[in-house]
Amino acid sequence: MSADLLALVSAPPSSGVDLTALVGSSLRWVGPATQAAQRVADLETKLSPRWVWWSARTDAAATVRAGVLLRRCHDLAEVHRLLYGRWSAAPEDVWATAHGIPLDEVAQAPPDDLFAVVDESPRLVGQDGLLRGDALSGRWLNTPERLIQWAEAALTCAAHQLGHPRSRAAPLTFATESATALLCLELERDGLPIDRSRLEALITKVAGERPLSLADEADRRRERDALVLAHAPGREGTDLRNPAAVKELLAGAGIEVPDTRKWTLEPYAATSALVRSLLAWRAAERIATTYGWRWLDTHVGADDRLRGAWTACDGGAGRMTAEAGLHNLPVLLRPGVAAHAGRVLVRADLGQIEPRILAAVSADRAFVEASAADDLYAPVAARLGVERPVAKIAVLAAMYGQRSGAAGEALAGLERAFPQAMAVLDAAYAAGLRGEPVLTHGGRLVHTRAGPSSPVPGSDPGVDRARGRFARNAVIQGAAAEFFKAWVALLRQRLRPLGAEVVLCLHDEVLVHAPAQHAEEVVGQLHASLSEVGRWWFPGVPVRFVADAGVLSRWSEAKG
DNA sequence: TTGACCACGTA
DNA sequence: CGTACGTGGTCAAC
Repeated sequence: MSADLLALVSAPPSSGVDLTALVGSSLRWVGPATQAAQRVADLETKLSPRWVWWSARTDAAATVRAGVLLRRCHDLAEVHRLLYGRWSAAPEDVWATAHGIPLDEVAQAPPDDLFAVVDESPRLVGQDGLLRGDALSGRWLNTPERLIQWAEAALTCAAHQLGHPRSRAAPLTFATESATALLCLELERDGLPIDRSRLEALITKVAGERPLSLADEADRRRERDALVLAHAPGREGTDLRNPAAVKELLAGAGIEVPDTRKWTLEPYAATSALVRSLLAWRAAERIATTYGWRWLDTHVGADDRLRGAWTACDGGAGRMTAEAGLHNLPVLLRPGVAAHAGRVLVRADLGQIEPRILAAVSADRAFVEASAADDLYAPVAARLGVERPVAKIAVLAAMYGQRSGAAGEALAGLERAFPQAMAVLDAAYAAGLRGEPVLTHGGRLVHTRAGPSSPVPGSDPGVDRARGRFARNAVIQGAAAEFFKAWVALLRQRLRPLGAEVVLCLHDEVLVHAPAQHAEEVVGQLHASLSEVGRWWFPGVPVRFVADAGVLSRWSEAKG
């Protein structure tokens, strides 16, 4: 396997040089980025290597920009995050852990300013065995020889990571997390296709016409406010954006509430015109401020694509994150997300993914059997002798720790019927109580204690229980995230020959922008990839995974 | 200017 | 006393 490793590393912008190095067992090449992209494309075709880089963002961006699709990669930063449960994954950190040096001994990288002292020694590794901190932040990395050293260091780290015990326990995770980081760059490059005029119409409907000036914008704002304040005679000066002032306003109208949240106020909407107008104001204000004209101008390009920064994993259980509202676009605006001419959106989401993941990671025989059904809760309900809604609440309560509602007696039934599945959740909860980290199925280390300065386990029962809930959730949500990423990573490869791209990942949902004539093939590939990944990810555990897929012209057409 | 809190959108 | 994320508002402390 290691014979296939090929390093691809680039000099950082601060180095002032345009150099990229390609280094493998029988290759040492350094050149400018444009030439590198061509070489990389050739090597990908001829050798299909596993590309090694410090991180996709620092080393593979030019390749992605050139439109070259790389299939297999090893992203040192993502694997570092996975193995050690830390967000920070700079080369110095990666190097230290790969050489068994505690992370506390890694000095903070010096600030990248003009006054930084540049050590001109030719060595990359210091006397202390640490990678020199200024290699990336300073200008040191500015000659072909040094870039070769940089690439060799990456290969050394990759070998160490691949030799980690958890690499053998979950061989697919490294590849998946790495491919996801690359996919993140592709998502940023391609963007989410939108129908500009439709999006503009939707924003206009809620927030009003595009303001022509700052004064105009302020007028619009006052007009929106006036609609609410008209219901509050004598209190027209209330600042609706200040929750304390709103609370006072409501009290003046005889409505005493602990806070002014939507769900707190909703019961009063039926009887109070003030509350009704306030809630409507909030909805409009949300669009006007967060998803209004400024948002459109900032994040939607001239090519009618919505773009934001993506990350392959968050700081917790490992879900993908996205900025620019890509992960929390209000349903109201979804008609504005639409395929471009000659194309369609193919949408798919994983059905009941979290209980199915619980079945898979626990290998609980009865629970795995239940996953054979299109609706997993039906056989669970039958086995427990309860109605389906009760069974559903009980399963969700077991996974998330919710105690409200009538899940109590059904929970006891779950313990009897699916002891192995419940044991997985209980073990995670117990680890969290003790402040210990947990491992996801894919081998991600998830810390339950923020750091040495956070409360000692046992000192605060509330904190302990919160850590327990977090841990119980992390083993499910984390494994689901890994599985989703594995699905999309495979899809990403299969879609390329069809001229289709993944344009949105939303935890358990994926949107593909595809040529219309290939729509059905994409749908077939969504299902085929899913069952393949299920077999790879959980060998010998015949859990059934299901996806609901559809061909749409607008995102809003989804059954949801 | 920064960090805390509120509030709310998504899964 | 489900969990998690990103965003934009206000306020109090600098």
